[in-house]
Amino acid sequence: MESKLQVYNSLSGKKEIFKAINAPHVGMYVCGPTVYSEVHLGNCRTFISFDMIFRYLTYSGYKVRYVRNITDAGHLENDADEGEDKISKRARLTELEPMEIVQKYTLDFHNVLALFNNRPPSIEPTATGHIVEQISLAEDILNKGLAYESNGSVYFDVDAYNKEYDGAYGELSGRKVEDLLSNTRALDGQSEKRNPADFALWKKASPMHIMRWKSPWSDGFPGWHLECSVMSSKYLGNHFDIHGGGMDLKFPHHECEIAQNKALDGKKPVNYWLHTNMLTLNGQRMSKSTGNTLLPGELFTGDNDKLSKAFSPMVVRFFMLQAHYRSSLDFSSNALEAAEKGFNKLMDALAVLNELEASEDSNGFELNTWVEKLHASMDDDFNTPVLIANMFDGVKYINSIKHGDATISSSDLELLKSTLSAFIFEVLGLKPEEEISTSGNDELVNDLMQIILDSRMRARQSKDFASADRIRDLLADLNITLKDGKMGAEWEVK
RNA sequence: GGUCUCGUGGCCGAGUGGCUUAGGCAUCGGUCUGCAAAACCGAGUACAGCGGUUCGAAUCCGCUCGAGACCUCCA
Repeated sequence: MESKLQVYNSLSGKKEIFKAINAPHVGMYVCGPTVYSEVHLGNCRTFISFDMIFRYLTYSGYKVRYVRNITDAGHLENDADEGEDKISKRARLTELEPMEIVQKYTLDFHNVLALFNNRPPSIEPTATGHIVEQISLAEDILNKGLAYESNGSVYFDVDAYNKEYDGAYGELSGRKVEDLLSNTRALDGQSEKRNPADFALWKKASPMHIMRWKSPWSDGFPGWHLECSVMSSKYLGNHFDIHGGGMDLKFPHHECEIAQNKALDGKKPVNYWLHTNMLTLNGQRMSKSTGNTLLPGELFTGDNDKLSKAFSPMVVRFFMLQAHYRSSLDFSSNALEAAEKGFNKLMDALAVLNELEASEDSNGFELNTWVEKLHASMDDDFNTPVLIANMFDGVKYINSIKHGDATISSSDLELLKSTLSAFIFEVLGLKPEEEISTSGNDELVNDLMQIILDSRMRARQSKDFASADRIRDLLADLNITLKDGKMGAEWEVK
């Protein structure tokens, strides 16, 4: 399969031509959320970015198997209750079953992503559903001599791994084990490790720990990084195309994942590592401890003190796509408001496009060049901001045709329609805002509006502008905006 | 402290050696309109600072200042 697509590979630090291992099939794994609290907007940005990537690969003709996990167990929490994982801690506090927490926030996660018009992944495996496989991988690494058991826990032996594979640990993050040693703080179980850089494959559970499973070593739970190694290889094979996640997961999570997969046969598990950048709020990193955070629900209702008003999911999605996925992006009211106007302009143009009449031939625009530019911008490491900039050239053309300053042939009109809607709906995953409901009586409202507009038109024709303006003002009070055109007035609810 | 990234016009945000004054929003002027709105046309303001490489740098190198990420769960 011929591909012009270039992607930035974190492993090499360069843009590389994308070549699928088994084209047209593509395997893509993305680290999903830990479902112990509501997803915040930063999480959403990552998943929207990968949704866009998933969509463009699909649009480009690839058959993508997109695997994104749900972490519902196993992540240690670093505070007073050391050794207890996040899920069970939250469960204890609220006196719920761990799986009740998991269920609640998994549903929340799915609901929010659906509002953002994300497509669901092909497979969404859970960590707790793959305990057997995780134990099995830990055994394999033990048998290979690259892990050791200590007091019921199993640790990955970074030194042994580095000797076996020529210092491979750190290949993704650029870290050196020597640098890590002096900076590692005292964690629970540190004394059980031979080396501070070693990380747990299996952890013995304390008596208080609710979530626990039997293993050859102890009643316990899987280590921090094991689930992704297991689930990616189970569903995509030992060698697959794309692995993604937020930048903050690069180290140690993804570094450890590589080590775990590579431990068995020394072969690199993933060809292209893609990392998305962080979202900040008013210039500051989102953080629950400082209160500088925003939940999707607060955004959609405007019920927060960070933003001046509510913003719809599609405006937020458009806003995020106006920045490149590898750039950090700052969230603010001003920026959102600007994006909202731009989004509406784009959607208005799409509506105009559907009403356009074709001419004998086209002039005033290089349509084929424009179509190529749209593809080229996405082929350049999914450069959605440039794509959107190019789309606005098409918007100008559309409006010019409407005003009679340019023309378009019927075949070009079809090409323009199909191309623009494909990029807006399929690739960017945008959709028009929900029409404001008029009590399910749209036809009646339309007819009534026609009567109102007709009487206003008569007033204007008889130069009774006072009456015409009065009608316009009264409608404006109802949030109805009029646009006078050659073919009569149009109206819309704002 | 260590590793790394970034600093673009009023705001957001592309662009990585020699026309991109990308694009969106905002501002100003014009066209259209009875007046508006919308749309279209035109305009302006920029590359953190200093020094270096080069015929030529926003783009490469060095330093300074500033911001951020990771080093510990984190999208």
